[in-house]
Amino acid sequence: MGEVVYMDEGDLEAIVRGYSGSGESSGGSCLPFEAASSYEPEMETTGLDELGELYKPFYPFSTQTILTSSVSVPEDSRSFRDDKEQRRHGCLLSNGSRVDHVRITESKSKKSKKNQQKRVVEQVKEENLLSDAWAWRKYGQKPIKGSPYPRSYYRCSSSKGCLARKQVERNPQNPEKFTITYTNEHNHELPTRRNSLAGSTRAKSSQPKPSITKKSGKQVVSSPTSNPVITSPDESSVAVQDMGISEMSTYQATEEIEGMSTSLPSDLLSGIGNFPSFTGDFDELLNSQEFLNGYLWNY
DNA sequence: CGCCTTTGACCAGCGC
DNA sequence: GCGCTGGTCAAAGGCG
Repeated sequence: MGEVVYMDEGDLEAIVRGYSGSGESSGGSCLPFEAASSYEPEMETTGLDELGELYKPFYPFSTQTILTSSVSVPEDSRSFRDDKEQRRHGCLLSNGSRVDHVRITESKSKKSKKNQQKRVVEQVKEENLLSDAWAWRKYGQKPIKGSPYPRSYYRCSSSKGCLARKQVERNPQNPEKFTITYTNEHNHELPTRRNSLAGSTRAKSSQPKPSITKKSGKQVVSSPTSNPVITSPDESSVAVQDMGISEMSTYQATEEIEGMSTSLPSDLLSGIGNFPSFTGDFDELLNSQEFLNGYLWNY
């Protein structure tokens, strides 16, 4: 079962340590957290609301969830973009603990963008991306500064008036995992049927590589959607190295659905273990969600 | 036909 | 005020 973390700000640091630390140790090296310092959604903090209960049943598989209340939290990752203080602490201690990314900055906590809503931040492995029972429609994708991977934006497609949003992004520190951020609540029941796969644009093997270009001052990404290249799995060891202990437990749990993975489309599995060459298009994974959901619904 | 993804454009918040 | 950035819109086209 997924691990859902409820916490308030006072518990943040402890949880951060517990979450990212005490796992396998990779020594006391200080990682080049240039990117991480500006990008570590799973460290967003705190709070609890009914969303936790709302989503919990739909994540039967192991997950790491951090529920957030946007009220007292700098919900925008940009808030830390230039935070040298955080960057300075972006190190792995010799015991494997990572003490950076403690995202409490009082001066910025009052900041509010328009989307100051309840948020649920969840860490899931690739396999578990499929375990979302809601129907989502992608409405955007953006490259995120400091992250090699783009962020995808989804809205609930089950109900027209539903304000539920979902952001999915690959964790640059651990490409095997994804950070899913839910915003707003569903104002309807779980759909009894998932939407069809109609229109889902499938990966085209001839897709160009991702390239970020500047266009009239705006950063634009040429989405390289899908790059179903299965490379050598040796990279997985790299990902595991950064895996915290809680993630390890997650890892163990996810193996339970290994059998399900075998029935997943090959392009779904292709993203695993090819971090450096896999340039961050996990959309196919999300598309494949439909597949698994069908599986779950029939289960 | 309906729903989907893709993707460039647009908009608003924030820091300088 | 300007530029950067993240979030959203909407047109185009694909799929069942």
